[in-house]
Amino acid sequence: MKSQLQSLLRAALADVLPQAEAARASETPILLESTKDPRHGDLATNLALTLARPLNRPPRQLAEALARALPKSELFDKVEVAGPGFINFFLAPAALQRVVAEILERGAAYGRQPAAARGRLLLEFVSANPTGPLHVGHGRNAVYGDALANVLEAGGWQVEREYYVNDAGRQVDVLAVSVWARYLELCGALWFSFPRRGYPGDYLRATAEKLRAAHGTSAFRLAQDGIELPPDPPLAENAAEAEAAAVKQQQERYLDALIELLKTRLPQAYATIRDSALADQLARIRATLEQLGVRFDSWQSERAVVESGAVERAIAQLRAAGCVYEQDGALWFDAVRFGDDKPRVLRKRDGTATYFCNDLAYHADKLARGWPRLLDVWGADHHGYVARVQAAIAALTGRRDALQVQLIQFVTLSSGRMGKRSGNFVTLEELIGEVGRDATRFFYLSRSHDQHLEFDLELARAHSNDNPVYYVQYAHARIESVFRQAAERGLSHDPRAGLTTLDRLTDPTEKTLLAALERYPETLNSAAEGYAPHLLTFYLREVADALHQWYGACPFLVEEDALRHARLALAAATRQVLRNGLALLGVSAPEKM
RNA sequence: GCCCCGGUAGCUCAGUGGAUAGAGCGGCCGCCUCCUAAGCGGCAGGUCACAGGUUCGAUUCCUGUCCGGGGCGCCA
Repeated sequence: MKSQLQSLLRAALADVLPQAEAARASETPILLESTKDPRHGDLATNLALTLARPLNRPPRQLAEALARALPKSELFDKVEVAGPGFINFFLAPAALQRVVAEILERGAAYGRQPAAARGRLLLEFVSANPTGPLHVGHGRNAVYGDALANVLEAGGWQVEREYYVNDAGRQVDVLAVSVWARYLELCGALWFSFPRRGYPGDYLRATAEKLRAAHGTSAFRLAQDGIELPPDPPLAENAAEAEAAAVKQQQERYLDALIELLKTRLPQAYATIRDSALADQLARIRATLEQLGVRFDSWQSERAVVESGAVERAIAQLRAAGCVYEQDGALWFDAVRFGDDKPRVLRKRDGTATYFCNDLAYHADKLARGWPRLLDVWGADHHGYVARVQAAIAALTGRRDALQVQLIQFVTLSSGRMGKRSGNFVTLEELIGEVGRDATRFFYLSRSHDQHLEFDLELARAHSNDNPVYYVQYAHARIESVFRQAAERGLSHDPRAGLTTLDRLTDPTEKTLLAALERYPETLNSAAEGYAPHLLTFYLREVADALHQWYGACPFLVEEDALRHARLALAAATRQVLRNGLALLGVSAPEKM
């Protein structure tokens, strides 16, 4: 509708303005807005106001001229110039009513672009470390990424969903040592203190239990004779910043000593414990994502990337490009040349690769696999990391924009903040168990991903009319119920017949609903273009709103066939749009509530 | 210090260079002999953080200040 009116306005512009000016004016986007006040028609544009200055013409006069020059169209009954120079369109009822036919005809495809018409992209999201359960922050990333993938697919992209498993690096060593300590503890053989900087969560005890079941109580032992461990001092609550940093450093050294001990003195045990711990954590993560209805097409292991030699290849490539140098015993990438703030270390003084180094190799690998476009979803705490990886991609491919990153802002629960090493976070599993999949997803998608989200547990948990997720679902259930009732009462509902009597849909609430349904394709488009699935959430609330108002104002199951068929056709169209939209959000559309 | 996100109704948040700033929750008042009341209607509640600037017009754009969250590792 809007795009049709835009072309009409463009034609009017060409008609009214001399050629030179028309060319200039054609660069201004023509904005059409839904009006708030029915006296201003249905759609309005401020085009004349915007152009008044550059064209040096009085806005009101320009608006009048444009209105006069508009080509004849069946789309609107009336055009008015109002206020300082708005052009208000009063749409023809038939123009809106037509949408019912289109929706019923296209069904699940209504609003969707032709599949894969826009190209292919690889979407990486969640990618949480397999060192513990997912928490509520990961949940937001997961639901956002999943809905985004759906929305992009509907918008004409071919999307593959990938989870990058960080199963390499120091965190994995910390995980292994933590489980080792839990195992020894379980066997009554823990002779060192549990590392304060280890992973304290109870969830590692389950892996320790399994290891004991599989290997008995005397495995993974190490005689403590002659082993000197550094201290693992406690951190005072009120410690000054500098002091706290020093203490943390000592704690990390203690942890490093344990890692060293395990890896060098018990290499077999290390591998066994590590693999067992990783497998458990990953299985749990997959199960949680499954509960949320989030699926991946591929799971890419960091260790596999490293072992494939991709890291060495990437370094060699950067070296060949002349943007690598050695300094202070480390290997550096000259990221500054590619837009980053400072040079970045690729290989540390101890000879191991940084996470960044592995990560750039991973991204290079994604491109090498033939993906023309990469989209990553990261937590906002990785914000400083974006320029770094893009710099690397620019250095490797010359196409900095081959990678785009969407940052997810923090989630807070009404009951407080979450942190991983603290050990007492609210897990995503707990949240889903408490709230349910539909409400969890709906709430996560109820705010723009680049805004902080306060998750109102009370409200989400409420199995009552307070809960906003039910508002939309109920609209769908109500329509289903109407059709059930129609069948029970023996009232026919012929969609084909309904389409011929759509002109009976004249109630203001019907007009509002028709206008809402008509906006679905453009809403979906905005959501895809802006990587903003929450726009769909807002939209569906509006559709539900319009449905409920209509439901209150007009009975559907009337005796008169023509009117009943028309109303039921609109009801069926509404049901279709609700289904299509909810499916993209991954929220169910129940038949009964 | 630098970078990112924010500051709009009691709470959580929409919103737009324009015509009377909205919703949900909470509060108050109505509506089921009628397709599901998980609904609908109404009332109360606002210096759109503050100060400048651009503009015919700023809550919206720019700058600064204040306040809140996050980030600035040879961690991942």
